[in-house]
Amino acid sequence: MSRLDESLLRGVPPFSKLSRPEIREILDLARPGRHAEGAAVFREGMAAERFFLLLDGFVRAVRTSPEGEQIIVLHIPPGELLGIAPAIGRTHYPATAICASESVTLSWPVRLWTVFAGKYDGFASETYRTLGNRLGEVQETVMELATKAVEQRVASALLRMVHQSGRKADGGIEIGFPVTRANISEMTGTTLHTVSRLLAAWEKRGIVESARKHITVTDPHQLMLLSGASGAGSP
DNA sequence: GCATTAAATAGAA
DNA sequence: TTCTATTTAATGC
Repeated sequence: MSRLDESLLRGVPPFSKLSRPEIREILDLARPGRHAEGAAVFREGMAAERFFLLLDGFVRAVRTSPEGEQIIVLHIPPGELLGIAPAIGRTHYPATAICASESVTLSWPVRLWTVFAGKYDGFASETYRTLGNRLGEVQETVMELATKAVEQRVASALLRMVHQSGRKADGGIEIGFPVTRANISEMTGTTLHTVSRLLAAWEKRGIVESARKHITVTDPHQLMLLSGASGAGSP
């Protein structure tokens, strides 16, 4: 049984304030996991038995409507906890966690969440902070869905992905995980056809470039204007 | 303005 | 080849 390296948790917010021996303790209790692209870390409605830390990769939280339609609620970047429903007293996972790219996780049984929260300084506050941030994010997208036009929604969705996963590529910023038009339609409440048409139009205008499953934003400022963020618009 | 349907093309496994 | 992602046109609300 190989031990996990302590550097894994260095600089990861929920654990950043801990001493070396404390990190050792936590790692010895962790179960490592690898998940292929498209695999589910856990599923909506399952009993929440473990909580996870995403070390590498991107995970999307997906909800399925009774009619079987998938909605992508939000994306989780590396370094964040997921499956922390137990922290707010929920016994079942509220959404399905699908890996957007190949992902690496650590996980612990939920009973340890309370132990960690009591024992380690900053652990509880950090998890509540990310919970709060996510609540804010879904509220924002709900607002957009209700008030904004499709073009603006797709623009904001692209910007959000760029912000949390963007990496410098030649001529722009590239979204750091595979995304299909269908994926984008699932986060914006439209169809893949409309997304395809919008991206084609934007590509002509030099705002984005795209290959299959790969999108780079070449003119973030124009996208921001299209998203109708704030400032001068035409409502 | 945007969804739906259908049909064609092209890349990946 | 077969499956999947993407594009494009036509039609309707």
